[in-house]
Amino acid sequence: MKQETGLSTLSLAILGLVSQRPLTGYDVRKVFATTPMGHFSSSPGAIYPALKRIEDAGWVRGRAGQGKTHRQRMLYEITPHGLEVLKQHLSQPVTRDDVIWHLDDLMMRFAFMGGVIGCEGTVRFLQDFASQIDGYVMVLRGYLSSVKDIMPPCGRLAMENGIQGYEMNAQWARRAIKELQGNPQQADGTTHVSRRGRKE
Amino acid sequence: MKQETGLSTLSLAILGLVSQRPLTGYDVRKVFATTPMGHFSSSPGAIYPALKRIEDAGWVRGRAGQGKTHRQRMLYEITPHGLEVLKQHLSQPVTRDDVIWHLDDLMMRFAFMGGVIGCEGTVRFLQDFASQIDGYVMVLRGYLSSVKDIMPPCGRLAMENGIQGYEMNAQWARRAIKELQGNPQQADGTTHVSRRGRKE
DNA sequence: GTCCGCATGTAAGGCGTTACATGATTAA
DNA sequence: TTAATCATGTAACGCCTTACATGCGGAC
Repeated sequence: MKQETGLSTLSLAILGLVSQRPLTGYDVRKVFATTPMGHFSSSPGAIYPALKRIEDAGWVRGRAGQGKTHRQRMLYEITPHGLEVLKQHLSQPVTRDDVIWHLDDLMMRFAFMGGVIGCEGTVRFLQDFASQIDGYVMVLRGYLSSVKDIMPPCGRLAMENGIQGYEMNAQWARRAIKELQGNPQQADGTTHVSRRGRKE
Repeated sequence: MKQETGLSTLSLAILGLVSQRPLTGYDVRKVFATTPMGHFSSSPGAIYPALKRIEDAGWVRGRAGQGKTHRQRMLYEITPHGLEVLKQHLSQPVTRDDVIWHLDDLMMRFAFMGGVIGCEGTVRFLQDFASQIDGYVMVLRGYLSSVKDIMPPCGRLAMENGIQGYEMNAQWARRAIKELQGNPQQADGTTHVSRRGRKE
C-alpha cells in the first residue's frame, strides 16, 4: 500500500536531497555512490528516470547551470509545490505498517526532517516511532514465546535478531529525542555545507 | 534456467520453506500472512509466479495432494537438485556487499541453515557475518567522524542509527555463536520464521 | 592525442504490486 | 442458498537492474 503522495523510497531520497541544495543527476549519483546514504543504487538507469518523474510531477525544476567544468548540465531545484509535497510526506503519522514494511523509508523521512519541518515535528515523529515500535515488539515477543519451544534454534535466533533490531531503534529514538531537546535550535538547518561557500 | 546464485530473496524464502516440508502455494501464502516471517507479500501475484519459476528451474516438484479439504491442490517438495542449490547458496561466504545491500537475505539464509548445513557451517557463517560487519562499521565510523561537523543533526542521527543497527547485529551474532556452541546438537532441526515481521 | 572523469541518457528484462477472475468446498 | 474460505491463477503496471551508448572537457 503506497502513500497517497506516491513517493517511492528513491523519489523521497532524491527529493530530500534536492530540497537541501540544487543538484544535478550526477550529483545525486555521487551522493549515493560515495556516502553511506540509503544503500541506493547510483545507476543512471535509476536516477535519471526518477528525476524525470519528479520533474514531471512538478516537484523539482531543472535549469541550466555549470559545475566544476564549463560544461552545461541540468541543475534541479525543488519547487514550492515539491516542498509542500515533501513537508506533507514527512508529516504523516507513523503507523505500525510503516514500522513493519517501510522502516528504511521512516529513517529517510527522519534524515530530511531537520530542514523541512521543525524541531517539534521531528520530536513528535520520534515519539510516535518509538511507541509504534514498542507496540510491535510486544506482538513479536508474544509470538515468539508462543512458538519458541517448537521452533528450531536458527529460526528462534533469527527472530530474536529482528526483535532486538526493533528495540535498538526504539532506544535510539529516545536518545535522539533527548539530544534534539537538549539543543532544539540544531534541529533545523538545511544543509550546513555552507558557512563559506563550499560545494556547488 | 537461472544461475544458481540467482536466488532472489523471495525465491530463497520459498525454497527454504519447501525444504522443510512439502507445501502448496497457499500454504506459503499463509506463512507469509500469519507469521512474522520475512515481511513478504503474501499476494498470489508474487507467490505463484515465483513457485513456477523455481519449479521450472527444477528446484521443486509439484505433485497432487490434498489439504484439510478433499480438494486437490499442488503440493511442492524440494528436489535433490534444489536442495543442492539451497545448500550451495547457504554456504556462500559472507561478503561486505551482502552486509551492505542484502542484510535481510543474510538473515534469511541464517534462518534456514539449521536444517540444511550443519552447526559448524552455521557458526562459520556467523563468524564471517560478525567480522564483515566490524569492518564495515569501521568504515562508517570513519565517514561519520569526517563529516559530522558539516552534517545536519538529523542526518547525523540517522547515520548513527544505521551504525548502531550494524553493531547490534554483530553483538547478536556473537551471542548466537556462544549459544549454538553451548548446545551444538540444537543447530539443526527444521522450521520457519526469520527476522522482521508481518501483520499480527 | 589519448585516456579518464564528467554528464546524460536509452533498451531490455526481471520481478513485485495491485487488482481482477475463477471455481470448489464447507459452515451458517 | 449464501457467504466465507480454500486454492490458483492472469493482466497491467511500475520501477529497478544491467548493460550499452554518447559526447564533452581537461590532463599528461
